[in-house]
Amino acid sequence: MTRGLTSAERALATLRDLIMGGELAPGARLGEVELAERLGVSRTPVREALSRLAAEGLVEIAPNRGARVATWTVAELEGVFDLRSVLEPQLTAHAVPNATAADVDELDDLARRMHEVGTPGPRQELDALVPLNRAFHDRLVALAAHPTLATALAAAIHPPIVRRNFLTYDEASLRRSLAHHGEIVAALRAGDPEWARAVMTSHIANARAVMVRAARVQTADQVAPREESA
Amino acid sequence: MTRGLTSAERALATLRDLIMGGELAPGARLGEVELAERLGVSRTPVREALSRLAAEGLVEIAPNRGARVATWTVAELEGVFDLRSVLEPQLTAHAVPNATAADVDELDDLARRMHEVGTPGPRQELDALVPLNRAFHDRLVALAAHPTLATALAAAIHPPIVRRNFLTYDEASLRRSLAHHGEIVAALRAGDPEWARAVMTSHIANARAVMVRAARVQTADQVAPREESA
DNA sequence: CAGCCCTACGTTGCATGCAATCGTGCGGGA
DNA sequence: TCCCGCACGATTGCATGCAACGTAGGGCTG
Repeated sequence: MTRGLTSAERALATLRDLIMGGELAPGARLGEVELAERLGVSRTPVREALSRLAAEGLVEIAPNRGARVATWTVAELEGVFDLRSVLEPQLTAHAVPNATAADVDELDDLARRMHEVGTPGPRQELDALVPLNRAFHDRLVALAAHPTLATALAAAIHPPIVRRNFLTYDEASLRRSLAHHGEIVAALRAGDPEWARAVMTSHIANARAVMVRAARVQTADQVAPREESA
Repeated sequence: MTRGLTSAERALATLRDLIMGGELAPGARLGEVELAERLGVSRTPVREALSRLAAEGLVEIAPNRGARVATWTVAELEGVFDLRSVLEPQLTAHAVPNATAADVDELDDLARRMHEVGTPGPRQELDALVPLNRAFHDRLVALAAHPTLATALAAAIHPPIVRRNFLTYDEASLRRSLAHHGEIVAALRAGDPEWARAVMTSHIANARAVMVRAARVQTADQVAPREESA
């Protein structure tokens, strides 16, 4: 359907998208039969997909008690940012020598567009920021050409966290974040890996502060473990 | 058998041990029926275990073509050490404030025993070094009390690499490595996370140099993709 | 004689069926 | 009234069977 791959692969990709896209909220129960019907396959590939997602940390499986979308405490969220705070700067530093002028121009373009739609004012469209931000960071990861680091980072990020909290930036933090993107472009253009590493470290620290604060207030209305959000 | 867990869990643990223990050499073919008979279960839990091991990076699965124990190039090995070079120092720094005097004493004991059996001379027993080293590092990981970092590190380490190359230290590198352990204990006792972080960074860099060199020479006699070694 | 196709085997991928386990609601006893 | 025990329903865990894919070998054709 989606591609010529196996059913298990499609189930894996679909479930990942559903979780990362927020359609399956953290804590939502993942019944095998329900998912199998929803995806039009049998329980076997669903089980395999759930298993792999559990290995990735996106779902939690309790033996004989089924799977749920993974939840996390504030402490775990801080742990994730702790991890990012060492991985992403390292990745960024690796990207510097690999970036061509064209690459830098593309990143520059992304940074400028994020600045446009992100700056507070009449033209602000925070929703447009999410895909641009993702594109920017993905581009950096690709430039680093470092599969091991990239895999570790992908496993760590737990995209739902990022996604759910991305719109909670206060104005000052958002301005800092936008400025960081521009500065990373500058560091790339200058070919200075240590500069790039330092900016990315700041970038993550800034995001960490925002998201931990947002998670703290969110835990209040997460008392009832709702089933689904879609 | 092993425990009261599910068959899939046992298959997973068993396969992991077989791979990490070196009984299944990198590149060895992993037929589902063969493994199922060997483990006394059906193909289903074996498939699940293989899937999860693939997610962990220990095996590689080609669709419709089966699974093999993961192999790696020298570049990937360098990538792994790149990852460790940021993760393990961070973990060590986190361990510092959590270490009680008793913890430090235990680590000190391990470091001293490693020094005894590792120092070149009549009493040298390099084989005894492997479990001691592992105990030392595991203890540090536990002290860090940082599940996210610990998971990322465990996923990165690819123990077969470490295991296969551990006995290839030249004398100078080995002396440095043993000294690092003692110095980490000193940093813990002093309660200085930056000191501990710095020593661990050196420790990984030293190991990296040894293992990359060892891997380079090993690739020579790895031309023939042997099936199994046990 | 070389190259290609086609067939047959082995393996993986998936669906289905059955047994075991867990959660839950009800009834009996203290 | 409250608590413990029990049986029912629902769900997971695993085994088996069948279909699809990949691979290797032999025969045919140019």
